[in-house]
Amino acid sequence: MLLTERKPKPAGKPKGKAKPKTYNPERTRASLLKSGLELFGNRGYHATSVGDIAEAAGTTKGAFYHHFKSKEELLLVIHDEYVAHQLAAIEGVTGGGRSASEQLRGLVLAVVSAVDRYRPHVQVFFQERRYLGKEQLATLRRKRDRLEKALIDVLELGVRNGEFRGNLDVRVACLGILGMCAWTYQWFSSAGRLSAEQVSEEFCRIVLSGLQK
Amino acid sequence: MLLTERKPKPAGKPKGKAKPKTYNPERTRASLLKSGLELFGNRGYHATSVGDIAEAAGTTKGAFYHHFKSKEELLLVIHDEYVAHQLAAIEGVTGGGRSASEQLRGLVLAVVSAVDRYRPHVQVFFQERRYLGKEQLATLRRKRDRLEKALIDVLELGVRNGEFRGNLDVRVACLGILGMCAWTYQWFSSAGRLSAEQVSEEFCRIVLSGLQK
DNA sequence: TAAAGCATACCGGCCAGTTGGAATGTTGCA
DNA sequence: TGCAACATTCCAACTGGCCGGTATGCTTTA
Repeated sequence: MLLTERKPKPAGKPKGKAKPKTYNPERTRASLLKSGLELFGNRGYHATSVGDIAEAAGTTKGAFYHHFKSKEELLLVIHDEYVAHQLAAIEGVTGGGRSASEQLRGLVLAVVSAVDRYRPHVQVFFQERRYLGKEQLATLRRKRDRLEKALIDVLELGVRNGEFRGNLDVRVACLGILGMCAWTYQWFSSAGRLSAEQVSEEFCRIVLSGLQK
Repeated sequence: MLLTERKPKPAGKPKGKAKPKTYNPERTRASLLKSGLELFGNRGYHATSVGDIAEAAGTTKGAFYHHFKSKEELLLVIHDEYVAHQLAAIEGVTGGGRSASEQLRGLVLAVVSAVDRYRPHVQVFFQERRYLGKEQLATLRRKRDRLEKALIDVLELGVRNGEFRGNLDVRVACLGILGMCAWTYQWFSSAGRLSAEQVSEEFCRIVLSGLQK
């Protein structure tokens, strides 16, 4: 038995806008997504409650569960957004007749730029992905692997056509470069001394020509 | 009112060892630490309950709270262990009359080796440190900064004495190299194709001499 | 015998998800 | 066009379970 007692409608005060209270589902959903993104990024998935997200979005748990079937689904949506962007960015810079060095520059810039412009997504991706379900994690991983694959292809191309040294360990180089770029999510700030372009430029100088004169 | 009913001591079976049930505080504490380390690393801090840790250590919550004053304290102890090791390792390879390249090799090897031998600690450090209290996080950060400082010193030395290029952006190089090394915690396995020494060797080749011939 | 080590039961609070409607929006049909 | 039926969007209260931490007392040790 519900003892619910409806708010008796504050009829006393006819003044005060009377708020038209209109529905705007897309806006609500977008708000929830944005709040979830920020809270997951800042506090972490498990330290963020659905109530927190709803409140930050200016709505309620009810609305949340109308738009997402679970907390985990929201996490998945966030990941999908990011990975989709990342894959598209890769497409744009690989292949074609470009040299290995050129393509490498493109990839490095793509990753660092993604950190710049998708920071909250990236944060969530690197820190919370393990809380996704098993098979969802697997499909995510498969997509993510395409980035590694692209980088490895470029490095192998460089070795084959003589641009890069023959004794290069392609796998280690790939993971090393990726780490260098990915790690920017820990320290890079677009308000800082250097832009994403400048940072990736310096990264390329280091890995291509090295530190020594 | 406690309705506790003591286990009536299975007097029926005098056989079966009769388990001497001896106390061993250090061992218990070590077990709790180890279990906490693994669970925090694998599942994350908030996804791990104190009950889980106690169970994995073969004991109970009571024992846990006898040895640690809170869940967060355990997290702090884990971090302290790791940072202490890391700082000691740095001491060993910097300073002295060695060249910048030599010292750089030492630092890179130190970080990658730490990932190899302290993997769970490193995992926890990179993924769970934000759940520490504010001022504890601050002191941790201060210690951790010494690693960055050491690397920057080495790079500056190299620029000053002509080993490295003069147009090097020392800060970006520092963070890039650190990222490259730190990221190994995501992929390196001591059971894999290469040892930690070999990986750090290749890393040094890349950053020192670059990819190109 | 006092203290340390440990176990069991318990508590208050939080939290993911559900339920039953109420308010708003849409569609089909006269 | 008008309006009745239906669908969508959202809300507040509720539920069942878990979790960090505590209280209390038994057992071992010094």
